[in-house]
Amino acid sequence: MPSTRVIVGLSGGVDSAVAALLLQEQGWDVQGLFMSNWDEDDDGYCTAAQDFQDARAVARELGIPLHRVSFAAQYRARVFEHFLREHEAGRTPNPDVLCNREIKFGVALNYARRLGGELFATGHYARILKRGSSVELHKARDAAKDQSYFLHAVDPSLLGCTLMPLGELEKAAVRERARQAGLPVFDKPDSTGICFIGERPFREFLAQFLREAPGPIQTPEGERLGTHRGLPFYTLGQREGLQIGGRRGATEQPWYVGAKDADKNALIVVQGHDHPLLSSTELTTEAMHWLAARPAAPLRCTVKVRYRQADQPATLEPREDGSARIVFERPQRAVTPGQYAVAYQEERCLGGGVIASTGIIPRLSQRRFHDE
RNA sequence: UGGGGUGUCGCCAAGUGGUAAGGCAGCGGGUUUUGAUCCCGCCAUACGGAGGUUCGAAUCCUUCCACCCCAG
Repeated sequence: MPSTRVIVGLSGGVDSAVAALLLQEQGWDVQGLFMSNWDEDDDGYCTAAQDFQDARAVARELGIPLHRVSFAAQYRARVFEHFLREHEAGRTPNPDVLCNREIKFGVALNYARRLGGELFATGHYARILKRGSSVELHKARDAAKDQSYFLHAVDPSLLGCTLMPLGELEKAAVRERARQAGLPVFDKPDSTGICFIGERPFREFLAQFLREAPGPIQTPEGERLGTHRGLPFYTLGQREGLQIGGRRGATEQPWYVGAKDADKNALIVVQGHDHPLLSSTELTTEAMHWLAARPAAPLRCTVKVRYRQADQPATLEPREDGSARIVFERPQRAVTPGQYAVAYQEERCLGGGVIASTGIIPRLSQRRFHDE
């Protein structure tokens, strides 16, 4: 009996390589798919060529076919353009959430089907659990590597035909398996930066696509402290790059981006990591994307407003229009529009939505941040 | 130009005779599949210039320069 074909996304990294290895050991008919979704420019950050070489070496070692495809056009249209528009609007997008929904669990999964794949697989650190007829997305066993945050926006119906073999493993164990299996990428450094684009000097990268629009850097009281390059080049809570030195009579604390005043093209900065202006006790999302059933009543849960943040206890109030109001038990620092608020109950990822606005409940704001 | 004050790293700022704290900024690295945050490291042979006193001066003296304030 021919075994079921699984198409696994092979990035050239150690994680997807071990995912393929494990699937093969489990007896699936494994084939690899390498995607190059970013047309490398000649800026010296090109890694795609090396990644493909690595993916090919892995496929050869495992003895599996490797398909190669470019979704650069789709990435550009469905992820990157949105990324740029959000920045232009003064928000701070998270392209990797969209990348998962639109590319990996979009065009790539479709392509895998065309390749005869009955199942799709990735090297994500997350767990897909079948519960009767439904499917749940859970955090990875290795909490430090959990990537469910990035996966919360995918079409839940696609999780049923997806395998994530690394969800039960610790990162160290994954590397060890790679080493034992003789996979050439066993000690390749973890990738960072925007998926498919990689790590770049971020503001310089953005400057290739966005027009600079200098304006004043000022305190909430209006005192001018410097000049910024354009509101899109900064994000809330950011410290680096403001170039604000010591000031007579001021404390020795560093300055952080506290807000953006689009009307005046002014970057509002505040002094001190825990400045009240950076504190929010609640937020409102755009339309929520639910992996679990959409709740009908306020829900006690935990929420992350950024990747790798510790779970923050909160109450999520679903609203008529599909959005949600999320009220935290403790104030959160630098909750940033454009980023995603993702809800969990214990290990399970319920879904999430783009942060549209933030607010503060004065009494709650008296409490200190609780980020760890 | 009369009187007073100040001049120490890009910025703020310790140091009052014994051989240049610290912070901010910046740079580099670590953490990290977003952006941030965070962590670690580097960062003034030099104290406005020139003389002098002293075993020894950023610290005392002289003088010059610059800036600030009050007079006028």
